[in-house]
Amino acid sequence: MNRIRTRFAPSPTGYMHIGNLRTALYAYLFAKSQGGDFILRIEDTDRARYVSDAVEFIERTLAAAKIIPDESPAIGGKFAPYIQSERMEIYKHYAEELVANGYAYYEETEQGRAIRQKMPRVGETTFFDVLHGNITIANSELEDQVLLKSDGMPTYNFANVIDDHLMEVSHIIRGTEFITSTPKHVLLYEYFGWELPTFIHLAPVMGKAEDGTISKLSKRHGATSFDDLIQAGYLPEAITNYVALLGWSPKNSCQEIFSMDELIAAFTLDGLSKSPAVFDYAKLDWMSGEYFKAMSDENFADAAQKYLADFDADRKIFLASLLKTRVAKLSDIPPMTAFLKNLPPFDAELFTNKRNKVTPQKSVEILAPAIKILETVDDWTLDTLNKKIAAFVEETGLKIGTVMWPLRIALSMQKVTPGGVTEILYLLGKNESLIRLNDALSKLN
RNA sequence: GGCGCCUUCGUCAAGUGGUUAAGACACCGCCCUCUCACGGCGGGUUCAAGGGUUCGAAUCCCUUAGGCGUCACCA
Repeated sequence: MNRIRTRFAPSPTGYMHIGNLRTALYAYLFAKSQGGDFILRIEDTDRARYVSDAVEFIERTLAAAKIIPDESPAIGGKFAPYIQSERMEIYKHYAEELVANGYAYYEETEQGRAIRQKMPRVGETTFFDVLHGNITIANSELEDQVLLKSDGMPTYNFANVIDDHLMEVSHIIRGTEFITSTPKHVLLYEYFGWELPTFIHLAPVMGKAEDGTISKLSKRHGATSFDDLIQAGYLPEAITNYVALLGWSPKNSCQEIFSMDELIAAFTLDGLSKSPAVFDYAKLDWMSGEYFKAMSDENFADAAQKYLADFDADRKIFLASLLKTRVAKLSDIPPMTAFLKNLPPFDAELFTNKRNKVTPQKSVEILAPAIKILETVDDWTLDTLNKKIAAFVEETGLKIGTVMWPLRIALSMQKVTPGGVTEILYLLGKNESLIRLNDALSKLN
């Protein structure tokens, strides 16, 4: 059996759509699971669509996602160049060979001379797809395709066949949108007398719009590129992991959290799904959270560095420990920690809590003595604060929740905080804590 | 419109003639708890519809419907 070789062949648009990333991932996983090669080839034959720096962007994105090509424009390889615009002579040669053999012809147009592929008028073309089985399309559906454009560039339909053959690609993994043009490619392989690769056409990734309608994932569904997701503060590993499961599932296992190595080990073609998958942010959030929870406090603090810059080393690590179990993406951090920096406006209503039997009135009775006790605390550590408050609770004979509630509100002016009262006291420091408590007390009075 | 592909809980999905139709996310409830979260326990909802084939169908066949794709000198 020939060596397994797959390729990812994006056009350089400067945008890595999640669907494309998934295609690249599956091609990579399949190649690696078979001990084969994964190659990156840039299909830049449409000069109008070219975006500068896009090639570099694509390589950076794949690297961030840990999808490492064996051959690429940057790495090079046995079949270089890997950028189609640098292979024009090759396409010209093969196109002319087709003309010479009567499988294609020149066409004179206003734009210049182009070469078209001659399609059979009758009969049908059948090819095998791993996911879909045999697919047959009548040749009468096919029109004579342009092979070489008047500007000398090949079309996708031509270049991809030439390159896949020359680069010895064994398995073509791409989106379903190419199913109907595959017969044209198959005919080309036949004209040249080349061996057919194996086709695997992947179902698209869909998105759910605000109004509940489902359509192919696009910008109107919010962040839909790998880069958007990174910007939002998802970990690359989490994104890759989630995307892997959008259209593939492991055999004989319910595992969901996968490292790249585990994905490679578990990946099989028959785990691929042939129906479209809807991108679900809720599940991405969950999975992302699992990655954060699994991190050490130090690693999380590093990852969240730019959001925790205001805190000293000790508090940074401590905050990280509180945040990492509550965050789905790093950008969730600012709204959660804003109150530490700036206390939200005073709101007496917040002091009312039915479950803990707290009222603004009751709060005054708790805050006043609590402040007195905290003022005497010199060793402002979690441990000491905990002991002092526990002793105070005991003294008052109140339920712990009843005591904590007014303290939390006074310190944060919000019902929900990352961490308990002791944690907030520690994060705020003695000075700021007492300022906030006294302020609340006087406003309540 | 022609042609092609697809159709199991709200979402991701397992399942390949005999299962109480897995599991996960989400949702709801309970427990834990100084809040939220975490964690623990439990719950509801699914084979698009209709015909066949079969002792027996989510699994095989046909029809219908819906969704998606494609009909470019774009990929």
